[in-house]
Amino acid sequence: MSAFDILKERGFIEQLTHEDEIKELLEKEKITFYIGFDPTADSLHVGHFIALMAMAHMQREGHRPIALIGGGTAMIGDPSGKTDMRKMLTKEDIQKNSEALKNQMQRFIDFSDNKAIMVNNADWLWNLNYIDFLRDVGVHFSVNRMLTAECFKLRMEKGLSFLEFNYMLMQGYDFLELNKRYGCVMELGGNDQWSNIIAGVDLIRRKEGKPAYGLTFKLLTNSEGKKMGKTEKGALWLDAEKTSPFEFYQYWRNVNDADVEKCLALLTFLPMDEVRRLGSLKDKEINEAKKILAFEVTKLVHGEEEALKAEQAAKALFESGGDLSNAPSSEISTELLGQKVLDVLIEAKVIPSKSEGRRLIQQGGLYINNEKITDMDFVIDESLFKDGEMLVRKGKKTFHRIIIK
RNA sequence: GGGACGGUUCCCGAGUGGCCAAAGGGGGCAGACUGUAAAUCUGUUGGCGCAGCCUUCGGUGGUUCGAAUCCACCCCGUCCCA
Repeated sequence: MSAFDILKERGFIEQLTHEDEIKELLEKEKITFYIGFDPTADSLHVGHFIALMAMAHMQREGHRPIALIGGGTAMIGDPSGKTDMRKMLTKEDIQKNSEALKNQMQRFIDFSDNKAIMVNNADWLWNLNYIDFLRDVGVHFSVNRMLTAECFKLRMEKGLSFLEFNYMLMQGYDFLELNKRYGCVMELGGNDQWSNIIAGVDLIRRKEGKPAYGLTFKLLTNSEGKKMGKTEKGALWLDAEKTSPFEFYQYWRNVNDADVEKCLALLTFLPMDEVRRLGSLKDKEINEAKKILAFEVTKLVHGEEEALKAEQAAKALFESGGDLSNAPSSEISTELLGQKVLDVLIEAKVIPSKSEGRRLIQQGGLYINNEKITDMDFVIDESLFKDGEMLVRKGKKTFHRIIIK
């Protein structure tokens, strides 16, 4: 099976610039391709993970990935599909973020022996000469056509600054540069990158008279078409500090029945026969598939050890047995003993405010050591702690161990 | 630069002197039902010492017993003109 067939079968592909040619190319040749990641935050999130999986599949089939860190493009900010301009990042932040992304990426892609390349477009974008750039690259872009691009649609009403308008040229130029430096012939990206990818493909074809190709992935959406990978706290990060392995595991453990198969195909390396079998399980049975999904994805992102711990914690909390010690926890000082629940829970960051805590208790959603708390003035004393530990449950699914320091 | 319109609580959006912590919807949270799912129904959704008080309606000052609502200046956005 070629990389093309694999990506297709697993449901990665959304759009292709030249379907037949790309199919043939990936079957017959080992190519160099690239995916860009802008360092707009200090961690990658699930959206990037799809791209990394695609990259890994391609690499397994012998193609050479270039992971492009957008230290230069992050200075501009991609307006594609966004309703508002993002706040501008400082050079320092961008550099810090670039380092973070670089480290994370090495966990997923094998960069040894030149099997993959990592570059930063800051290398060529930061010192670009404006006039030269306009004459070399700018001529090839039609403003009329750009204005009709899908990626700017949302901005034609809300406003688009000239700064952001240039993003497309920068990304197109990246592709050209990678084509010249490394013989990169294909750019992959999320479907929101379609316009930007075409910009590069066209630029190479026009300026170099060489073939270049583009392919976009489906955005990870659930069966209702909403973006996945969002939690109450924001994105689902790949950094264990920002989203704990347990939280990460639980996210996948709780996906909709209808999305299980799609997630298994996209986010794990399980063979498709197995994916289809698991995805077709019905009713309660599908919980087994969700456990496998959660375990496999967590394993890829955080390693087997963390995945096992998360699995154990989930088992301890929702079933029985299993090791509780890996469930989320926080420490409080002994001075808080004798204080009321709300004060203690605030300190442990289980609730953000007392009003919210009161509401929780009024609505019967707070449990301590599996006993429902109904009294606002309930006092937390030492007798509640077994081995220095107390289990707080908020609603059905949020567990929190509170440990005395 | 000139003119028109706008900036409201997590988001969208109503509110044009007191009855406004501010309608409605979305989202979130909790409860019931379940399978740690979905759908549905119910409650709730600024903070605190919670029948009371405090802070909020772009910013700063002002008018008034009282302002999200009126006035002045400023900042930001969209549109039309240059």
